[in-house]
Amino acid sequence: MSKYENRGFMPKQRAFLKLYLLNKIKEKKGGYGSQFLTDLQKEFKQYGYSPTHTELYKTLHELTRDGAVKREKRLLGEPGVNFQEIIVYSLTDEGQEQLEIHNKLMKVELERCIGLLNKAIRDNYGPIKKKA
Amino acid sequence: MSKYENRGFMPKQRAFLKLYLLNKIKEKKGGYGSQFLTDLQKEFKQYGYSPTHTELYKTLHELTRDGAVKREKRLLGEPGVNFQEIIVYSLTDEGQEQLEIHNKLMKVELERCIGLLNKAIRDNYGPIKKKA
DNA sequence: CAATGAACACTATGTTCATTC
DNA sequence: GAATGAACATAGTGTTCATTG
Repeated sequence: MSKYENRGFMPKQRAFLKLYLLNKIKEKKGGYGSQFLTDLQKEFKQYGYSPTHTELYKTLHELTRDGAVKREKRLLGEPGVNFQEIIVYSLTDEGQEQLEIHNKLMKVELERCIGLLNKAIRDNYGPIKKKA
Repeated sequence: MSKYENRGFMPKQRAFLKLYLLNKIKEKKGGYGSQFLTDLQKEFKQYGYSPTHTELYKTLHELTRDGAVKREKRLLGEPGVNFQEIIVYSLTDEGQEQLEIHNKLMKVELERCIGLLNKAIRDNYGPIKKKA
């Protein structure tokens, strides 16, 4: 997971989504992809951010490959009424560990970026500079 | 410049550098590329961010293409002593207008992103959630 | 038609190479 | 050798197409 420590400019969207997904999957079992997607889109709407379905699924796939989450097929809605298949996610033991690590790294990363953005505001919108 | 309003995830590095460069060029005439670069790298060091020379030059080129800045060749150091050629930048009238517009847009964008990052901290590192 | 996923495409950005004084 | 720039390469992510129940 060291690829998320990469002190660059801003955080990667993937790492950001991973943070949310790991924590959401931990909190509430039985969540599935398009549900996470619409929830997050709703949460972020007022911040002008709307993750795409592909990026969200790719994040879930990566978590699966990492062994952090496991997948189970389910049928959505009443049996016999609705046959929509979904894939629900739950945290593995390894995922629990990864979550703790990722949370820790991302906290630092988020704070670093907030610091950088705040600096930009201070530097460029600060008090009027004295002339001469 | 409407391409920087694109309500996505995080701000684009290019737009971020443009903010700094426009304001730096306005403040202090006679600045040149590699000087801006090392200054910015120093300023951002404690934030773990180190822009590359190419990205910085590309930003300057874009500002030039936009007619926001104009370029003049100069010789660095004492004449007859050092023949290093540099390119100094200064703001055009149009650049002054563009600076005001860009500043305005970027303020909103920076604040939006700070909000988003702070939300992520609240959401994922907030008070322990009650069980049941 | 909703959910999932893959294939493809593009943009932003970094790495490497080149040029000039 | 420092400053500038171009060429090339890659990563991250979005758009479109496909599949399945």
